[in-house]
Amino acid sequence: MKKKEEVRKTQIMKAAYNAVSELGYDNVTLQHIADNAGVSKGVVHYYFNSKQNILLELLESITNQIYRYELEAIDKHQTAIEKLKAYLDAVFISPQKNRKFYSVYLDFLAQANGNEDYKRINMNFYENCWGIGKEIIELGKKEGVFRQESDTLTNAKMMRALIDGSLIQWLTCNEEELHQFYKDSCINSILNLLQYSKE
Amino acid sequence: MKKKEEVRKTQIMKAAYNAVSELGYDNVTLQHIADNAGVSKGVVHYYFNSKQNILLELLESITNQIYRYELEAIDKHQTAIEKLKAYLDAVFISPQKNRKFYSVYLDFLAQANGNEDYKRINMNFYENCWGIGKEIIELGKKEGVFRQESDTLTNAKMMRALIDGSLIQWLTCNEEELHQFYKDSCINSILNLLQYSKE
Amino acid sequence: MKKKEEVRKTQIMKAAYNAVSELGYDNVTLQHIADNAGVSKGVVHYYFNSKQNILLELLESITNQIYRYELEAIDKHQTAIEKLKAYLDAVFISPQKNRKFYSVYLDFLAQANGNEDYKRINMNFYENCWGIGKEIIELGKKEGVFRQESDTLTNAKMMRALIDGSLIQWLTCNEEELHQFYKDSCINSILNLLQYSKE
Amino acid sequence: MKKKEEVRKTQIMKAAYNAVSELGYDNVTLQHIADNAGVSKGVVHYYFNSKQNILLELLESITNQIYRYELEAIDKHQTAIEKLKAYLDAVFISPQKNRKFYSVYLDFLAQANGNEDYKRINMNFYENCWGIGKEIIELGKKEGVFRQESDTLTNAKMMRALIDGSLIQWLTCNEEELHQFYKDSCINSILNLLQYSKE
DNA sequence: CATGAATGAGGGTTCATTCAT
DNA sequence: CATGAATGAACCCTCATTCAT
Repeated sequence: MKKKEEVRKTQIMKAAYNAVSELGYDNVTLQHIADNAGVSKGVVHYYFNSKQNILLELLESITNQIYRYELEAIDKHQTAIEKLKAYLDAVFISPQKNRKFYSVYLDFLAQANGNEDYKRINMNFYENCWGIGKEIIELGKKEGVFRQESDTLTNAKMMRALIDGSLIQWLTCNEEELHQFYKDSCINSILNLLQYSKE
Repeated sequence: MKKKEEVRKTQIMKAAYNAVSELGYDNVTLQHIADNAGVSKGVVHYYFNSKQNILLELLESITNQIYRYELEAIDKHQTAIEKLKAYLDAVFISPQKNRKFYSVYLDFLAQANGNEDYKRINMNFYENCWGIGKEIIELGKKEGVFRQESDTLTNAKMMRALIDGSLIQWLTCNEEELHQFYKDSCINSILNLLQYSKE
Repeated sequence: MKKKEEVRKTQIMKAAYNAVSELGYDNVTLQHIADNAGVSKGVVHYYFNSKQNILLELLESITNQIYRYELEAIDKHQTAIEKLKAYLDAVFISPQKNRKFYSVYLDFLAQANGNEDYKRINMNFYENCWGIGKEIIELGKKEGVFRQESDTLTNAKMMRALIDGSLIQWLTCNEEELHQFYKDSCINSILNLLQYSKE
Repeated sequence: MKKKEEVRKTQIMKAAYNAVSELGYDNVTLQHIADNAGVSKGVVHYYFNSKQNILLELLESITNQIYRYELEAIDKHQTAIEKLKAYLDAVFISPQKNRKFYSVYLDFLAQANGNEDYKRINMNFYENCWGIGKEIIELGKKEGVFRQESDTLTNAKMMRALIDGSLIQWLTCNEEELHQFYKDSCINSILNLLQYSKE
């Protein structure tokens, strides 16, 4: 693939991300995406062949970007607790970015029930996220700061469930200022889940 | 409202629930709903004025039904722990019913970002759910089985986040047999969240 | 099928016939057909489900109509020669009608190469036409006016080849007044093909 | 015109012939033609200015080639009967080549009704074909093997009608092995048309 | 000369909504 | 009340044509 093609695809992908986040999955049209990218409708087809393809690549692209960002974040720290906090900082990045990502991601989750391609891509994202969770929990166990008897993978899944559930709740509650609240609550709950009793 | 009208609306509502759960929010047409209800397309319009209205009432109807069912479940028990288990039993009612409800509910959550009416209805559902959570947690604190220092509403919100996050995760993982796993994990995690350390 | 539906389909079919004869197979749009029928574009889909269906039914309809007309024509006469002339009268019905039918029919023949449905319908038309030819030739043999030694089906096929070839030639030559010439030449040639030498 | 240009145009013309014979007149795109020729879309436009032009030149080219081939064929023989058989051998050259040529030619005939350029080119082809017929028939008359009283041009036209009608019929009947049957039947019918009675 | 990226008009099709019966 | 025929706007997609590189 040539460089120009790469640039164009990225440009259109970003436009699609903007368009879906603004209009929602089923209201988005190729025209919207094209307008957002500042190109003609034909160009979008030229590079992606179909609307379905754009959306597939969009889901793959944004979940991979999120994952890589989270991965980088935890790699910068050494201890389990620090990594956990860095992870949550990465996840709860900012109200604006969370709103954008989760509104689009929620659309895809809804579509996934009935679309095996979306399911597969999301499954991959889940496994990546669980992987981060496992890494942190295992380290914490080794360090002796997390309980030994709990199942690592199970807790990793619960961690992600809590995170997704929290951000979806936050998104729907429509109050920007609750972002910090959900972030703090999430961290506390996860620590409760994993740590020895602090008493 | 006459009795016949009531009957008709209920019939159409059920048809809409079936149709949306089978086809997904954006693939559903009035024709599908009408077919599923065994009536003509005109009837659907006659009683609901617009497709949007059907879907609005559908969201309201199913969230209220779920809430009432959960409320009844916890009312049958006396202690916090029993109520909590009854609540989770009601929430994780069965793979079939969870699949149906959560696939439709997820569609609505996705739509809610950009539709104030959906947001309002879902907000109401959230508050109802938090109410249940609060009731259980407060009772548990009174009984002395749950930690006193934690914030009740916050924990109620985290409970619901964990539940929704778990069922969404389960839905997308596409493995029916994980239903029990997510239910058990959810209960354990919530207990961890609320109880004194068991050591 | 209700009467009204029948009427509508006929109306649209006629409009499609007009539109294809005027614009040609690949230039015809649903809008043209709808305009010609005086209805909206949606109606055409309502009754035929797809453009392809309209055209399939059109081919079937016009070939069947032509066949029935030809059949009626020869049934009104008793002798082979009279039947043959009636057949040719029916085939060379008028410049206007021949132009219309053959321009549309030629379009379908061209499409048939690569469309099994069209092929099947045309094959049926061919067999009907050969049937007429066979009936006339067999009668002529019985009457003793046509040569005995020739193969009936082969001659029936050649008769139709001559007719189609003539009308296609006439159509392309673009001179209305040659219609009579081709009709006469066709009759003479067919008689030459079938009869004993007149010397 | 430079040599390179000539080569390029021939190359594209052949590609167009292949493409139209495979895909049909209305399904062919410039991309198909370009792909088939192993060049870019731009080249096709550069040498022909428009798609319409390619097709025009294609019709002219293939009809001229067929005509020259038929002409050469009859020039190799001396007597009318021999020339006639050579002509039919040239026309019914092979199932493969006939299928290719007639499927494309039929497409053009269908288009001709409404396109004066195609009509003109085909008219020229007709006149060339009639010329061959006339040459053969006149020779036969001179030789005394064909009937004197018949009109030469008329019979030449009927000959061509029979040939075209036969090959179109053969094409649509979709049975390769009938090729020989139609060839034989055509020769016999033409001889019947032209010769003195054999009794 | 040659490429293929870009355009945008126009196609078939879907479907919520309307309304005559 | 109930039906479903009719409408037409809006969608995705195709492709001849143009033109910068």
